[in-house]
Amino acid sequence: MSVTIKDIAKYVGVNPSTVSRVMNGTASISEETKKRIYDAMAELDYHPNSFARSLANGSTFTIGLVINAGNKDAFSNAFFIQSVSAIETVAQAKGYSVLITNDLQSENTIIKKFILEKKVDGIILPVQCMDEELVKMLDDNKVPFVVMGEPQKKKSKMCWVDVDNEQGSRQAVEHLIESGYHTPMLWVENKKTIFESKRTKGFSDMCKEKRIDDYKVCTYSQENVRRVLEDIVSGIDKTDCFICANNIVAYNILKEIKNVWIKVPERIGLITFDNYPLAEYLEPPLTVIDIDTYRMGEQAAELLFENMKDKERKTESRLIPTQLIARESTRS
Amino acid sequence: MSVTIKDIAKYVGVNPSTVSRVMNGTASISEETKKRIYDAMAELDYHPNSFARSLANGSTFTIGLVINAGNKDAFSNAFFIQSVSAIETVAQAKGYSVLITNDLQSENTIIKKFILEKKVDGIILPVQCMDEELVKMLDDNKVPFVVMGEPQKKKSKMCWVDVDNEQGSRQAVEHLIESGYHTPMLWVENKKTIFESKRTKGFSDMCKEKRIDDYKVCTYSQENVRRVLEDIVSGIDKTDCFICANNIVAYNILKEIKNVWIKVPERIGLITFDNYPLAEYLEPPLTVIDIDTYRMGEQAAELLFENMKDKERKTESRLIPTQLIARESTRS
DNA sequence: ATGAAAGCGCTAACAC
DNA sequence: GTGTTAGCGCTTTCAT
Repeated sequence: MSVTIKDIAKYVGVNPSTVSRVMNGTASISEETKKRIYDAMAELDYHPNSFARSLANGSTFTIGLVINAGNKDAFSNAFFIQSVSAIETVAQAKGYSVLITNDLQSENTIIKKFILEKKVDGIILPVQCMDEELVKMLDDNKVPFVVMGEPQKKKSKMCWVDVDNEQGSRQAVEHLIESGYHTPMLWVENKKTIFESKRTKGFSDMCKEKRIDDYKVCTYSQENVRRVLEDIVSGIDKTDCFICANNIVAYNILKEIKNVWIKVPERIGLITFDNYPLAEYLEPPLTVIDIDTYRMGEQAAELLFENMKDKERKTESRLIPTQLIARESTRS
Repeated sequence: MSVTIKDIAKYVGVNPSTVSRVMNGTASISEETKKRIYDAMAELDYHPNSFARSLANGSTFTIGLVINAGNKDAFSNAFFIQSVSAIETVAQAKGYSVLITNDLQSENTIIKKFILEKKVDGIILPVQCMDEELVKMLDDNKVPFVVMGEPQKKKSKMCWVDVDNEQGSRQAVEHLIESGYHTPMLWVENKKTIFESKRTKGFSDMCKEKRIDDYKVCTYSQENVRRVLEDIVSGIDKTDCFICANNIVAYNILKEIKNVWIKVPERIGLITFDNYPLAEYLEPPLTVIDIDTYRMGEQAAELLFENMKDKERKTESRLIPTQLIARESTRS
């Protein structure tokens, strides 16, 4: 067995509780004995047993992190690791550990286990696994939590963080206008998702603010792209710049553009959400609206710790600002 | 406070120890009382406190997973999440939790904390953070561990898993030969890394086995690529296919190839290690040597659990087979 | 087959 | 300022 608080106590000639007090700074102890205890701890290479500590004071000093690995979307996977890293960094700074799980089983079994078996003091989880039952359970057990991704329906009080998709679109439009474009088109994949609807809103709003009256939102498909490009070539469509939902869409559109010999960025400016590893190597390198996934994790963790401290459930959301990286697919 | 083993005992009218025995199947209990205890547990919604359990039997039922988020290599980040997911899945199946950390601090402080504060029963860590001191510590504390990535110098006994880079190259060469190419060239970035040296070895070995006497290994740089392409165009160099270190290299080479109007896959076949999200959308879609990162995590976890069971340190390594995905940058 | 009791390592309420 | 003691919730000998 390893060296315990009792060994230290015996070694120094004090009571175990005194040692505990020194460790936790939970009472005033004479500098003299304090020093002797610290020395003894160093000498005997003492390290507190985390489980005993947790058991004794009812706090686990660990937070749970649920990831949804089921999400095969290349991009969300690609930089998720940064979120994880950020969360762990924040936790570490506060002396907390991070228990990670991908709740494959339906019913959120593992998440519930985390709660019921008292494994964690708080939880960060993806919006995809939220449901009424889980929220109720979290509330019943008074386990603070933060959601990654904006919930569609925010019935009960809850904290969440998400990318500021609305701002992302606004940024894109602004950049395009400043670069001399004046007739933008937004290519989306599925307007029903909450992030695409935010992007669409930001796009429309900004266009109106900038007094652009000729802007369009299109659903991406090869046929649609070809039709639009035809109209642009023939002069029917005055569109002079595209904002794409993601790098794959951007890349495919770029191919079609090249097929009809339209010049980028001269005739058509191209800007895309997300920043895949290859984006800067494409021809031309893509101007992108990047997302700071590290920041997102960081904010989620900080929000969680605030909740854990205050004990009363807050309703606070944090939007992570997007960042425009200007490259050569838009005029500069 | 939540319901404990005592509550169950009282409710049923037995001793707490009996309840414990039922939970752990650690003694023969009459079906009768067994049933009554199970019923009571369901009724009172009992869930064992994981910390108390760990404290009592000295086992944490959790494993540690160290990630090196410092590694900014886009690809290793991109699919690392799959490894994490695999590890957690295996652990979950065995009733274990996963504590994750990115040991930013030098000195492996957190890893040591995991060990000394008895937070984990075993650890999976990246080869980058291995050093003699850490290995000694792990050994001293009898904490089983598995390394992700092949260590350069394998002094002490240890378990590790890695991608079978040698086989990856052999697979590439084989595919090229079968597709009718006969003079391959391997483009590497830095021959000194262990994985590139394995790839180079696999490449050379396979070429010899296949009785190819005209094969080359080149260090990637734009000038080198241009020079080689010039020689190919002018007929001095008979090379008819390239194997690239990664997708970025492949993409850059592809650009240069297009500049000199060489046809892919007709005149030059192209195959690359790794499979970035955009690889299949490139023109032409890239034939790749893919890596099963899920499998890698899975194997690491399984190896760890074997070690934890047997208690005596084994020396076993597992190479994860690569997989060729034939697309259109090579003839079919 | 089950009860009693000690103990895992640490904390905290209560003494003095 | 420090000792005493009673737990935290569970496991595990030792009885019977």
